[in-house]
Amino acid sequence: MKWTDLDDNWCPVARTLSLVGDRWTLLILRDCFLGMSRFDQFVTSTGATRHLISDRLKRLVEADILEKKAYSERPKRYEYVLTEKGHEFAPALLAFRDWGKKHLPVRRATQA
Amino acid sequence: MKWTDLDDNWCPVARTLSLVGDRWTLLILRDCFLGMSRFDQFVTSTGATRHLISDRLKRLVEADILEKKAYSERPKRYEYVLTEKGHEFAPALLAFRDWGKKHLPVRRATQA
DNA sequence: CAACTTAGTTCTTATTTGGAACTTAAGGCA
DNA sequence: TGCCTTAAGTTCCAAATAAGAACTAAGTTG
Repeated sequence: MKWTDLDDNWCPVARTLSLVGDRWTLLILRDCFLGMSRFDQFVTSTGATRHLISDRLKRLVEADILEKKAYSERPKRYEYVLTEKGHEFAPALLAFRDWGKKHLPVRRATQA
Repeated sequence: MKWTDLDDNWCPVARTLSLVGDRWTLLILRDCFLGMSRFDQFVTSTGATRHLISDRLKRLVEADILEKKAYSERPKRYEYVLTEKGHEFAPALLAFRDWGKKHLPVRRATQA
């Protein structure tokens, strides 16, 4: 199945997944909510390849979830910031966070 | 990056994504909340391949989000039902649903 | 006995991803 | 001037993952 095959699905959950139902996309959005906005920050923070970040940012901009803004003219440099539509995605990430905190504790004790 | 590389991430969102950060996994969970429980229902409803469904159900059972129960002894037949941990994932799906309803309306009018 | 059902598995081919190097357009500095 | 650095990507090939269809197992039904 292609990325966009869920676009027209009757179910709003499926339509949402057609845009953001992907590990990397969601990690990028998390980073945006944590205040990150630049390409290399996303690469470092998520651990995804530059190729993947490039692709996912493109999709997010196209979907009007992020906006690509020049923050420097010479040299041309861009950053990615959440739109209103993007900001409204917060509850979903908060739900993920809460579930993770409750059900997937980190197991540090087993190290050392 | 492997499926489980986010397991031990400091961020609870990332840890959650390591389990369910995948289009098909989330669609299966949606179906569970809609009352589905059988292999072929998931295949039909999501449109994913049998292989994918098989793999994702395995992961969900391993993660204690779904439970595999025999509903018939002869012939042996199984169904998949949400555990308590799985039920508590509801807020995340509701957030996806709400966001999708608001920001991704279906565009039926353009057909016909 | 032949056909059907459910829950998968197997096979081969296509698509995606990973990882590293390369590009472009400056800016710094010796 | 020449060389190194930064930021934001792109390109390349190899490796991993998914698609699609057919096949299997263990019964049940007509």
